[in-house]
Amino acid sequence: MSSAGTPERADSARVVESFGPRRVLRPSVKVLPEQARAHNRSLVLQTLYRSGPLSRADLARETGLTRVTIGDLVGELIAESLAHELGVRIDATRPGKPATLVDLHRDGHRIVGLDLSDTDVFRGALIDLNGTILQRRDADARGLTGDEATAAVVELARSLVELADRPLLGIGVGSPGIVDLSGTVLSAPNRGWVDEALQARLEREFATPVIVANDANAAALAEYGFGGASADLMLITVGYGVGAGLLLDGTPLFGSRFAAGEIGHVVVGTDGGDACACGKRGCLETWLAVPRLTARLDSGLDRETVLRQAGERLGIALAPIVGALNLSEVVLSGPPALLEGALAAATVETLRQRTMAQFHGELTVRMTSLGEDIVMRGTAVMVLSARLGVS
Amino acid sequence: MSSAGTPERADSARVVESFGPRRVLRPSVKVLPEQARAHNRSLVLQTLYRSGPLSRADLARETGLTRVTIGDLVGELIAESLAHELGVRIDATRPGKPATLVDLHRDGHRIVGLDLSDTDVFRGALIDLNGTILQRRDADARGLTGDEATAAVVELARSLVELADRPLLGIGVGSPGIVDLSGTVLSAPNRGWVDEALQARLEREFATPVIVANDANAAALAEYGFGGASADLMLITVGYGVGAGLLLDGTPLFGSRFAAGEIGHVVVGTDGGDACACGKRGCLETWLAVPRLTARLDSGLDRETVLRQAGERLGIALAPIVGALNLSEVVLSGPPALLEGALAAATVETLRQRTMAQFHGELTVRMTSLGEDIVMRGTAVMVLSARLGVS
DNA sequence: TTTGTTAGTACACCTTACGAACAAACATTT
DNA sequence: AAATGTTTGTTCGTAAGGTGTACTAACAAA
Repeated sequence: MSSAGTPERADSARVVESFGPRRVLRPSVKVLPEQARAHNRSLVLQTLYRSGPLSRADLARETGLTRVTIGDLVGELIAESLAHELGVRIDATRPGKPATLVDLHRDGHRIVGLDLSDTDVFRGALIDLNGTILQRRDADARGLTGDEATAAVVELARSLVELADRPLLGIGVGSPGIVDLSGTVLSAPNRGWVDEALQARLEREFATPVIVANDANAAALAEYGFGGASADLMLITVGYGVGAGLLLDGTPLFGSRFAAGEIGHVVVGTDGGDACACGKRGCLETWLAVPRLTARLDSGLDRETVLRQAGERLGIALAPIVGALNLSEVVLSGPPALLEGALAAATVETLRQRTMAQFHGELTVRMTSLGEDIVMRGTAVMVLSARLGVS
Repeated sequence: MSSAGTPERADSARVVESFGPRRVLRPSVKVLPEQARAHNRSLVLQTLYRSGPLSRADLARETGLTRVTIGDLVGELIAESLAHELGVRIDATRPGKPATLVDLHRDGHRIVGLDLSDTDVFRGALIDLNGTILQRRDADARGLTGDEATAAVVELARSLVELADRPLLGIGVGSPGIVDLSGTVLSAPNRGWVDEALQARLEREFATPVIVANDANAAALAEYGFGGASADLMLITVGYGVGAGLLLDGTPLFGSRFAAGEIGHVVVGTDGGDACACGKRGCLETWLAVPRLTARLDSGLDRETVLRQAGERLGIALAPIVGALNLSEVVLSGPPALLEGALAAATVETLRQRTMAQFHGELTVRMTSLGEDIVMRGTAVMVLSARLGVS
């Protein structure tokens, strides 16, 4: 190692994302037995989370691990009160020793989820491990920017943390704007945030795991985790602006600058369009954002025509994406009165007309089933994933 | 077991470690020590591949593993003749026992790569571990379909396998059409292939690891592995048809039906266009495919105008994709005389006009530097990744 | 009561990686 | 020339993880 780098420097115990000139194979990180154990532990947690109460033998069959190992891991989880025994199974049809059921301690922990996507209000909720919202708290957010906005977020979080009657699994936050992997809001124009280290701030404040992510990504995770969506999914959020969250093989896509999903200011079509605040003409937002839609509807234009046109434009914008990613599911989130019906129908119709239909036999475009809670429940998924998921 | 006192304490202590990665709950597979070993073994292979000859101590520093473990792993690799010692390092400036350098046995193995993307010819090459093409063999492919085409592929592979003077690491094939993860060509209209199990066939024939993948995906891997491209990349292939290969974080994207990248028949723009063989009007192929371009140029239209228009249309089609995925690099593969210059310039210009430029400050659109060998060298990357890479 | 099945655990064993210690081989200093 | 210090690579014993085998407990069916 004479030419490149000094050997002594490499005392750091792991290989970080070092950019070699020719990275055919991706340098990874060493794996120790300890991490293998953590992986298997997560596997047990996930299996319990998905498949409800199970016996240790069930877990062994499901995971492929032996009953011995499962017994050990379950013991560890019970000792940490992440899991607990429910007593013997009453299903007495089978011979043999009756199984003692084990389950996640679903009522033993709470999650705090915050949704900062609305212009006027910060929404928060206390959520259990099933994603059920137990309590809600809102905070007025009109006009809040910079430190003021941050302070309001902290206070809203505090009110919910104090409400929690069980140990907190973590705090999840869905924020508008560009959010990097460390939970720093790189840019959120509406709040005047630039490089706002929201996750670090909340972690310091509450000494609890915190995950801050983009609101549309959180929504996509909610649709996957609680909405029954598939693992390849594009979720379109329509509100004051237009955004998207992309899930590929169950993993959120972030993009090279963490700006994946920012499709609001992509120009749609080749026939002009209205002027946009960004300076261009015909951005997707000029066709689809709620203020634009309501303005058009209020101006007396035919409702059906306006909504169909918006749906068509969405379809035009999505067609290359759906084609390139071979997506089979697009979910819309926003005011149902606007999105449902004509708009969604026009979108799917346009998509079919502009892509190779045979690759998308099951292409669906539908409204979310999670309503206004989608982002908050998505943040719960993020916390669950970070605390229980596989690394 | 938790030797850390109360459950609550152990709980929050574990938090920090299991934190960071963002992956949704996804049933995974158990990890045994054996697989951890395989992972670390791959880590050593990758480090050697990237950083040339290294001593065992270098490897230990680089990977974070101990010299002991590295010694063991290297011994294993040498026993399999995947690696070999090069003698002591001549760099005598440092004190201490001189290091014995170890490197991949780069000249100890061969890869056979096949490129089936051309209409008229099947291209093949014998490739070494550095991706250098040692020998070439072509086969006439005009009009070949079905079993005939398959037989020609097998024979081309055989001629190259027989040429190999070293043990074969594997055979890589880049095929047009839709290819699933098992290397079955689900659909390749030009060859009349439907559910053609090409990979299985070749594996049976040569008793060697074989990887069959889509040609555009292979090309994208080549650009990443040998062309100096970043890990987030879209590679556009322009030829008889138009296709794309997507690399996200270094991993090829396949899509829900393995049809990711099939953008040739996405309709571009909202102002009509020529009729396409697929039945629609204004597909990307009608603007960009080589036969269409040459026809237009031959018809006496202004060369600059024709190429600029094609580039604009490509930009229009790519804008939503680049925006949604936050891509920073687009690479073109095809006839340089057509793609370089006006066409590429118009593409990048259009992209900047139709997306949010600030998210793509470094957005580049360029020709591949690998020329006609791009697919074959990409198949070498696939083989290298499968044989040496992390699973 | 006997037989067969299922659940969960105890124990020995294998694999993996680590830390400590050491010899070999060199440069530098005394 | 000898002593000192540095670096390399190996040997040895140890800790952690998981498995396989064998065991007990608890039940149903004959």
